[in-house]
Amino acid sequence: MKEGPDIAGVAALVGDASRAAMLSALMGGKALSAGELARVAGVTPQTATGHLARLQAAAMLRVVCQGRHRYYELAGSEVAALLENLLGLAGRIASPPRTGPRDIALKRARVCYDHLAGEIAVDLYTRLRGNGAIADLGTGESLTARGIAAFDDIGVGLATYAGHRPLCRACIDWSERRPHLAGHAGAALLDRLQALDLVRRVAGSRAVILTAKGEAHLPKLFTA
Amino acid sequence: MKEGPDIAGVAALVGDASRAAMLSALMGGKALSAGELARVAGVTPQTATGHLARLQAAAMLRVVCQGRHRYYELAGSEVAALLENLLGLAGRIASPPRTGPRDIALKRARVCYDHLAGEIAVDLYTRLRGNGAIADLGTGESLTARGIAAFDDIGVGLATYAGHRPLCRACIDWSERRPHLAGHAGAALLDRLQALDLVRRVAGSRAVILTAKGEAHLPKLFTA
DNA sequence: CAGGTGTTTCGGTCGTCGCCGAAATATCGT
DNA sequence: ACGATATTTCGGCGACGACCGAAACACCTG
Repeated sequence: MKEGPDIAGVAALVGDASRAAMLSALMGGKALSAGELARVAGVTPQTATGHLARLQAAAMLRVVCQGRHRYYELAGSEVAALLENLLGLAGRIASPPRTGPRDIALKRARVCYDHLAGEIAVDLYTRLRGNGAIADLGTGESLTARGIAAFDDIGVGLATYAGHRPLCRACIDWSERRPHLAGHAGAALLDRLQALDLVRRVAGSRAVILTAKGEAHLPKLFTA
Repeated sequence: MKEGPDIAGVAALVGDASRAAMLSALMGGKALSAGELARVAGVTPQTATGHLARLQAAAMLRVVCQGRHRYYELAGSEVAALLENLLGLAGRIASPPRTGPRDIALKRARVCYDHLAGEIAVDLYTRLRGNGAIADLGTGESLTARGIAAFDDIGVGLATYAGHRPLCRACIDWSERRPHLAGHAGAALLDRLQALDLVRRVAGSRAVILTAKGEAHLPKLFTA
């Protein structure tokens, strides 16, 4: 049996209800402690420990120790993308009849690990491309000088960013099947939109709601 | 327990070694019979039947009956994208030391369900964007008139296409982490490149090799 | 209408893995 | 240093599911 990468192993990790619940909870982008994750999954702490150890061994989770707490978070946006992908596929078969009001809110706007996803995010991305704020410069997509200026206008300072993470990356949105803005710029934008109180996160959920101010201003953002 | 889509269920389906082997085999895009899939997975036909039935019930496979044979194929490119996604994630943890020559060929060019993926495909896509053959027309990416003309130049007739499948869709490439051309145009292009003998599929594998003619002409394709 | 091949159904066995109880370890507050 | 809380390790139980043998079913060929 010629073995490629162990795709079954990775899938099996996500294929357990408890672990899937934990991973889903972490899709919000916040780091959660082992105990919290245990409650989310509905298992005892010792069971959760086992699951978390395995997920960490597979490099799907990162752990940040802080005193007697251990905070776990997704290891990166590739993991988040995998989960989004699964959600899209699972939703297609399971939910057509059971699209509750909750799901509608998620479809409109939600957090994808550390950036915005959903209709709102896809719209923003489309406008950024139409603007020339994002373009292909031979080496794939990236923010143009014009784009950086546009972000600066709303108080997102990217000019001084020196991290090694890609500034701009397209992430396929699995409810919309179209790309939205990920990467550092995507994360910084979400932070700023929250600081401006244009969007507000729903506690304990991936959902994001637009404030009245957001409803008024977001559709006009990046139309200059 | 508030239930979203059954992400664990879908993941668990892929999380079995036998089923994963079958799905991987189907990534080549060709439909395979139940017996062939059983041999690929190294199980008896009756075991394979069970797996295939479950995958079909979850809408991950489609079946085409032809006489006493039943040919199974992936239900769509979303499924292929999920598998690519898993490959990328599994490879990141498992293979850094064991990148054999086989994997290098796959990284360069391979089949992703029905279209081309890998470095070659990402290059092509980048050139198409640079050209204005693909652009955002407000409603997401699509082929421009110019793009359709460019395809026509090499003998891919898209003008008369009337199917309901999106003509052009970006699919994230998980060895390159950048998009490549999927959708009907991607599939038609792969067909044409094979007909022109610029690329050739490797039997029983997802790998695609460039012929001498391909090495000479492919880098110049769509540079007009 | 036989004979043969590909595929499926049924029944039963066995291994794997998720789960918890009990107890050990680590860290904080006082 | 002591008790409290958070987390982990160990051991054993129980269930789900993957697997195969036997046999039935579907379809092509002659």
